[in-house]
Amino acid sequence: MDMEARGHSEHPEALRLWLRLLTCTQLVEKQVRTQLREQFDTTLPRFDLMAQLERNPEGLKMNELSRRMMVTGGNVTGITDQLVAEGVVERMEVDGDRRAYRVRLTTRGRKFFGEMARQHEAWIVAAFEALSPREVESFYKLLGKVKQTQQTLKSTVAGLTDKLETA
Amino acid sequence: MDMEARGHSEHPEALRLWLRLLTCTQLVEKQVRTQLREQFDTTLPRFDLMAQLERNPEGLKMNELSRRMMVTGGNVTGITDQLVAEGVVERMEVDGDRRAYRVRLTTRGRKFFGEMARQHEAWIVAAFEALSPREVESFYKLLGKVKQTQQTLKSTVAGLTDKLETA
DNA sequence: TATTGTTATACTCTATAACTATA
DNA sequence: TATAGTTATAGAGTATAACAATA
Repeated sequence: MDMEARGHSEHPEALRLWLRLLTCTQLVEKQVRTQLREQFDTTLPRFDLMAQLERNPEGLKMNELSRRMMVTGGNVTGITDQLVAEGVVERMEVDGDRRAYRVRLTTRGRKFFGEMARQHEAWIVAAFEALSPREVESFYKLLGKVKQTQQTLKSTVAGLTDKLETA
Repeated sequence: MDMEARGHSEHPEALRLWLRLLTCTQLVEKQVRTQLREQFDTTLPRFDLMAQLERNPEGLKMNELSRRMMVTGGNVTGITDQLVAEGVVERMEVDGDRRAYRVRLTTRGRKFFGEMARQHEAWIVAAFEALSPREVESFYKLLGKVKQTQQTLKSTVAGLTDKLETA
């Protein structure tokens, strides 16, 4: 049960950290997926999509959902189709652009998501119960630095790609 | 590009932390997967399996791999089959138990894994370059507490299950 | 021509359960 | 009976690319 064995012989601290990070995230995520399936008969991507919509009551366009969920457009179509079939989200027409939709939660969807979110929050609070408020805060800040590095890296790569494609 | 929007209205600190943790892990993991595919035409689970074997030169049995990789046995069979086809691992007979195999890296597999591990390490070091050695250490320790919570939780659930099944 | 979204396809990974062979 | 491993199946998740409609 120990993925941390993935490090190889040289074992610098960053690698050790990453392997533990991955193990922890997988343990929590696996638990969340299982509970979502058992208690609400749903999946993490569906939960994610609904969460995005809850934060944007006016709805989001497909390409906005795609960007925020970090998956390609075709997948968003599939997940949205499932949620529409369940009656928890709906596609609304966009004034002035007949190609686009705004996807938003239905009344029923908002209610259903609320129940899930309450449970979800409890699972997460339990997962981090060993940390003091101060530790949670410093953990959060450390992650902020990592996140920024990744985003810088990403835009650099994108910039290079643009440059190459434009050249 | 911000999965952290997944939190809902109440937003306690633990939830905020979890969403950022998930975002960071996904960003790094996605990058690792892409690089493994582009540069080595392989996948993360295959890399993981080889990493387990590198740490155990004498080889590991299928059920040991299953436990360490946190996936079920059938999957290990499939991943192992692929690696055998690529000639990087081999199944060895176990003395005294004709049901079991020891899976281990071939010479070619050790060499191939070495190249991947070197690159992999560089990607990871880059991902955490914004953190000082002290920060890396404290990050690692914080994760240790989370990991322990998850493992305790897991064994508690297992214990309950045993109890129910035995009763 | 470019953009929005959908469809079609294929592949990897996953869990579950039935199965074979051996202990 | 229990254990080691395989096979079969189904489903989730993903990326890619071709496509239709609209801008």
